[in-house]
Amino acid sequence: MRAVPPHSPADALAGLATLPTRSSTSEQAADAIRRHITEGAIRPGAQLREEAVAAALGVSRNTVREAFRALSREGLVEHALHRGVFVREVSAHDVADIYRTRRLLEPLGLRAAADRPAAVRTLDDIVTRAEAAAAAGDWASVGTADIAFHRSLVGACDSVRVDRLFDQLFAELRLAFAVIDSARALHEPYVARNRHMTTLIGARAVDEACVELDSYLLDAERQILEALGGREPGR
Amino acid sequence: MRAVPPHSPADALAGLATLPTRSSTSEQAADAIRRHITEGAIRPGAQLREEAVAAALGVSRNTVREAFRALSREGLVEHALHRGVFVREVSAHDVADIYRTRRLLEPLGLRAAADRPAAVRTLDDIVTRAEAAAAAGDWASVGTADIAFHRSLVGACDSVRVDRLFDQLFAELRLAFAVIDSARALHEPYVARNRHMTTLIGARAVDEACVELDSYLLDAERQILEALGGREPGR
DNA sequence: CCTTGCTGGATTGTTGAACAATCCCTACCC
DNA sequence: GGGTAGGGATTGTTCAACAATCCAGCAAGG
Repeated sequence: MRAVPPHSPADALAGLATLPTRSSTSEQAADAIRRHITEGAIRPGAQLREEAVAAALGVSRNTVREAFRALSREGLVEHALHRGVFVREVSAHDVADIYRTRRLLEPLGLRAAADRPAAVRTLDDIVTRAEAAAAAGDWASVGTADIAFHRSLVGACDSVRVDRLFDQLFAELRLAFAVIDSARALHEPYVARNRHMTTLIGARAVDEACVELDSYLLDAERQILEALGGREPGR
Repeated sequence: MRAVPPHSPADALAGLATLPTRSSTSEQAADAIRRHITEGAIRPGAQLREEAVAAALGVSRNTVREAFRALSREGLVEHALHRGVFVREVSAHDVADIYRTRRLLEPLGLRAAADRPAAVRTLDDIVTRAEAAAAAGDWASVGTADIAFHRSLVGACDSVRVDRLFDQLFAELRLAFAVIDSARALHEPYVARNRHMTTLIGARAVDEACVELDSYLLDAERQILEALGGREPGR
């Protein structure tokens, strides 16, 4: 962050712009809790007691509270005044809204990506990785690649705010994925569909690709809603 | 949040459904600071010192820190480790990204709104209110109505997540508005354009309305970028 | 003159303990 | 059974302290 000396060429320092963002204890605590949640070690709906978490992490209660506030803003956790924080439960209503949002925004990304060879190449690479992981039976990696694929799609919109929206959206989706037992059943069908979509985009068949994308998202939504089943009738 | 007694008729209690959502001290503190910032009482770039804020609000430092964390997630404030929190400065780059996002999403809302008479009526009402406020010289209300208009537009998408994105986006925009001296110059030109757009939508001339919307957003972006001027050369 | 290194003071980061406020469960009473 | 009064557990908030870090200013050196 030092100012550049006036006579040194600006270009020389252009490369090292990013220094490895140190993080505070509360952020590390948030990271640890976040990992625990996304890996499914804590079930949705479960309560996180401040004192217990503080003891487990070896930090103070105040620090844990700051971490909770961050996670709450990310939507991973819900904060109820005087009752505590609970691992977020995504409802059927949430899933429907998430997929509505995806069906709204991802086509925009698809059309933008179609105009950029670099974007298409990136999509191709990701699908290739997914296919390799699927062949190896590594379904967790397949899931990661699927998310990367769709992130990359909306990334073509070139809007960091839309990117952020999608990051948050996938964080919520990961919570919903936790209710599905088989990672294979969850991710396998979509490798081929992503490949198909990429091929269509590469061939500039944008409208067809959009149709395939919409159908993909409808199917994925239905699968998750079915898995959620009658689990939350009222609310 | 009390449960309704089972034998009392539901209708009798329908009116008082919303009890004034109690909030914690830290949330009230966040509200107070937020108001101060959005009203322009604190300049962008200014530092908020924990102890000073705590003393001013009559709360403890820890509570202020929790409030800061919330405001930081909202994008109103920036947190620099070991340096403190500063009122967010929206850069030209930010403004460009915000308007890119708007030009991407608002057309989706426009097309959705065009299919719904109720949405069109709402837009009409908002514009009418804006015209009245403009006639009265109440430019702050005109600004509020303008935001309401475009919020209502994207609201037709029916996605709470997109709605949330726009709320955050307008919160950032309000920070950018602070650099413009004259509220009149900022908001006046857009009343007529919103009216024009509403008329087009009402007449089902959706494509024309989209063209007008895009032009509106380009002009608004240019105006703000010009006001930002050479204020932030580097970065 | 410009750079470098140091130093002291100010501010943030984190802790631990304390107490008030609130919630929730249980046992009790009618 | 339904309502109600404890009472224990948990959260909300404060306070005081200390460590870690940053920053401005100054002195030394080229």
